[in-house]
Amino acid sequence: MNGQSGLHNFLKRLTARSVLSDREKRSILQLPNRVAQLQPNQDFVDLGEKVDWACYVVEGLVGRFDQNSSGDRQITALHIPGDMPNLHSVIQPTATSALQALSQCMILEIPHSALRVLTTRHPAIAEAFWRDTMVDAMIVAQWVVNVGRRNAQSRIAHLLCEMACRYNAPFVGRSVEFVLPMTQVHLADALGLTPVHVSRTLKSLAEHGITMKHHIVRIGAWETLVEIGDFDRDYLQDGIRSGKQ
Amino acid sequence: MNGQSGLHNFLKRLTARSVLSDREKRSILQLPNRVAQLQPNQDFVDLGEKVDWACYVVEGLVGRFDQNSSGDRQITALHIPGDMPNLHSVIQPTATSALQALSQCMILEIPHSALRVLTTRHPAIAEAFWRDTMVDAMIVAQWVVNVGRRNAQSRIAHLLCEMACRYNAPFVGRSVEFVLPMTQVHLADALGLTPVHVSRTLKSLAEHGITMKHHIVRIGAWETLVEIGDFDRDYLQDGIRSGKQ
DNA sequence: CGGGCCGTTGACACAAATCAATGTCCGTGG
DNA sequence: CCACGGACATTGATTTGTGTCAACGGCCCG
Repeated sequence: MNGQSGLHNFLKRLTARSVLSDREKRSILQLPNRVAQLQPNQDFVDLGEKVDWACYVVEGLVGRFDQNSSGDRQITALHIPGDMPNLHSVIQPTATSALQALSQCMILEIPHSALRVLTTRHPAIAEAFWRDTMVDAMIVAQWVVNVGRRNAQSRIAHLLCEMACRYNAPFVGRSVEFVLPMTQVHLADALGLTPVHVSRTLKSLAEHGITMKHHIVRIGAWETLVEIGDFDRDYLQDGIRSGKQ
Repeated sequence: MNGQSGLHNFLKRLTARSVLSDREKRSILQLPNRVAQLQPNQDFVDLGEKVDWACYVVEGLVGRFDQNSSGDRQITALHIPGDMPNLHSVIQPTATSALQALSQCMILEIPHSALRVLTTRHPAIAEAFWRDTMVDAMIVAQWVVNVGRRNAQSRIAHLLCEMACRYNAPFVGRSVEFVLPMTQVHLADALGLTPVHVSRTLKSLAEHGITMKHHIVRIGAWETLVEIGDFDRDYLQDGIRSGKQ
């Protein structure tokens, strides 16, 4: 996969949520970009760093990290292929969170200057970008609910539901299976738990036919997971798979 | 205070973070708007409701609410005068969170149609709006860290720090005092705690010279609160009061 | 005077953290 | 080819922060 086909996917993502003209589509495909390969647990934007590019995830899983003073990490967002983890940096170039590759990743770095040209020339693109960052923000708001008001089992289940939907993981009857390239430590960091407790809780989820081994999530019965995770997909704003539940 | 002076404050807020031309400023002041008065604990946008206006807080405190299936509420954002709690509804009209007045409030309802005219005509205003929603999003991300990785005392302290900064509460020597029109129940809902535990924890904070009584927060020594709350103001993107810490 | 709403306090229960040991897998180098 | 180290995962024993339940007090307002 090269940078150009990456941009095609970027366009696909934007048009899934926003309407763009042919001219606007073409200008997006012409965006300059630099491909970067990242190793698992590699930080590529540090806290407080000023960047002059926004990135697009082609392959892999990216986490947005924050931490408290005692060094406990908290993931505040997960980004899968198709996402732009720091599109907001166009507007706010100084990072208030770090970015890290959780798995092996391929990303595209797109200069702010080029993105700014697009947004000033094409209001529809500006709106598409705004909308994209808004969806991310709505997901973060749900994470507050998840971490603030659900127990460990429910939290994990909710995250698995969210990721299954975002990956658009296919059903086989009532069951779902997908690759989630993050470790139990990452899960703990995302859910405000300890790795030890994640391990224990995953064991308890296994009794409900829900397992996660070697980065493969297997969900025996989707509705069971939805029930445990207290999941309502509306906030994802995708419309995909609607009617399935 | 009337609707017109409310718009002046709106403009002030926008120009504090973004640069606008005189023509753009004038068009903002000419925005049509409807004044609404709200009582404490009055819901004014319900979950899933479709609105055709965004609101601006002139006076009072507004909370964005979510809840899990067992009815436990979680506040995912607090909005003070100058904020637009649902500016994002311009882009995403169906609410994924409810809005509630926590105290007596006065808000301005501004039609989406009018806001859309502004954003398409003036890219700078579109950018200012985008930036405003981004700042909100960054605050939410910090709430995830707060709820996920801090204990009750630290959580409350962090919230008090945040609100002191956002209200731009004045110093008197090392101490700070400001009005925060929310109850302990609201605090609990914002921090993922129970009201009982909030009460106990506030008592323990009182030993550090930090009190909250009758909606008045008194902070004996700002640096003590910052220390307890593990607070780093960078995420607020305000620049105001910089150099104070 | 009475009834909400809000806050406080105490006894107790429990979910999750902590501490610590052990196991597994894998890549690397001797 | 085996030994080693490191990242990841599992398990048990114990502690602890916070939730739960319940009673009570203050205050405002009708």
